[in-house]
Amino acid sequence: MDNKITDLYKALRKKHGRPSGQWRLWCKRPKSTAEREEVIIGAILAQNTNWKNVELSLNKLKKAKRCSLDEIYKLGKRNMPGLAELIRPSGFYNSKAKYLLAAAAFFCENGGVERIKNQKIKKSRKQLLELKGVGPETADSILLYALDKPAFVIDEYTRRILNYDRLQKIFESRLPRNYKAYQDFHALIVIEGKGYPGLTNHS
DNA sequence: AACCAGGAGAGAG
DNA sequence: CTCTCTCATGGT
Repeated sequence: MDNKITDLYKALRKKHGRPSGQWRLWCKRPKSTAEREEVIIGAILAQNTNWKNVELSLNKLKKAKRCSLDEIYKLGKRNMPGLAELIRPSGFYNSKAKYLLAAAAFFCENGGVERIKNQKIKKSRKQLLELKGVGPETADSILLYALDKPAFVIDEYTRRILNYDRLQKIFESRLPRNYKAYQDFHALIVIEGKGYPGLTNHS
């Protein structure tokens, strides 16, 4: 294994210990079928949305006894606005209601979560990516956390933390090791990126 | 009270 | 293929 990645893992583990809070369910082993389904639902609701709002939606689904793929499938087919209303707190509720229904339909019409869990990861990943509303990150989140398959999730955080190291190396290897040069250069990059008030055309 | 959280689809070029 | 826009909420 790459030592850089291993070092990062060790450093993060030392700093944070074991994952807690919202991760309690996602990292739980083994999981019940109901728990796997909740993870799938959460993965879709979490798209471009903070976790607190996802929990609000999850709680509404539970209170309405709809926090399962089977219930979502049944409700979504006959009453989409009703499903959308339940997941309102996590935003983009009309889109996500469709996405949720598509995912629920896939699992329900193909023998359920446990059945899908038993097939090869490659096949499942392909099928998940064909679903409307499931892109690479959501597909891999479902594979990893709902189906316990070894699909590493590359999200914005992962990208940010790895790119930082890589880019820092590039800059420091090509510039004189001099804080003044770093200061000037970095300041210019920020100015370039943000632009000046009046020059940009947003709003 | 504007900003932040931080995926994917659709349509344009 | 890459870019930009759209979808929408709740907490700060």
